[in-house]
Amino acid sequence: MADVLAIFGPTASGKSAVAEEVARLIPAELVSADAMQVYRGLPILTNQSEARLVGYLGLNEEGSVAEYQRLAHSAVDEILAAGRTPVVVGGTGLYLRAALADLELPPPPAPGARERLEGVYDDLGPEATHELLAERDPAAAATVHPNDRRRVVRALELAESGSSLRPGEDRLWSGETRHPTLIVGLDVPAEELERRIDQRTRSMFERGVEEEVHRALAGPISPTARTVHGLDEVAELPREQAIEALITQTRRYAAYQRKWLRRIPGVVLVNGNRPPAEVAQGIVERLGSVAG
RNA sequence: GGCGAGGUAGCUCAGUUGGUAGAGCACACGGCUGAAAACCGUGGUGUCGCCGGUUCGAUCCCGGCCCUCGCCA
Repeated sequence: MADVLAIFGPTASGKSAVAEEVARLIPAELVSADAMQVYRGLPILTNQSEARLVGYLGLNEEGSVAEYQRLAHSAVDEILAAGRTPVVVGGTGLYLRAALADLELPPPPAPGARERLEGVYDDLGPEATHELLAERDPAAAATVHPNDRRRVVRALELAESGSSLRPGEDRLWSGETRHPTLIVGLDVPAEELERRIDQRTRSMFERGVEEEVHRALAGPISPTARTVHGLDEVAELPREQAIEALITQTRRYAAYQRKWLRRIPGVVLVNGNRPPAEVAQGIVERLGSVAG
């Protein structure tokens, strides 16, 4: 008997609808595992639905997996303590793993370290900076490509603070979870997914994304929130072009999510090309029979 | 109808002083441990509009045709 249910799937695979149906069948509460739905202010563009850990950050704030992990663990434990089933639902693979497992996330950079080391990277160039990293933390250097500015800089930050980019054991892919968990992956045929993405994107415009985006861009916005797909396109392009650009980006992201779908440890693939209530019924039956 | 510009990858376009071609985006695959809708790696997927000519060899030069865009009628 699994205590926790997790539902993962690409954009428009029907995760939320299925999760809501599950909550209708058993005493449950939804917890979001989505890095962009944590932001308040873009409910249409980020496709927010009702769940815990949705919209807890302002657009001007930086997201953090570590912070999300703390919040997610306490939400899950709280729901369990209340005698209900936590349903972790979302499309960000890293966040899903963070919610379910104890990832040992290394500390944040010391004040000013990131800017300084980014300067070093830009001055020395990729190869020389990577060699520098190889001297200070050979293990980290071996796992990072010189061109990956973001990770080379991060690894140097950690080396300076006496930590490492790759400490201890690999829990991201280990399959270890904090509680007995059933992880369901919603699998939908590519053509059907594309159809749903087209439809969903068009409906965003009917529901007023344009106004939403203009309002969001009028205020301060963090680099991470800035990466939400479609912000620039919706703000700058004629409507038809914006729709097309957004559809392309979303399809691309869905392909990326499909990679996670296959790689999440212990995932049970379920055909998502059926009515949500039917899918939910099957999941609930399986939930009772999973060994803890 | 006349004049001009152009037809090269799924898209936008570069290029070859004649030796069967390459960028960005898209696409496929892979990586990822306080940014993950992020970041990085690998892969070219092609009747170079069609037909003929010149040439050892034409996507490139020449002729004809078709199509697109613009200006003028």
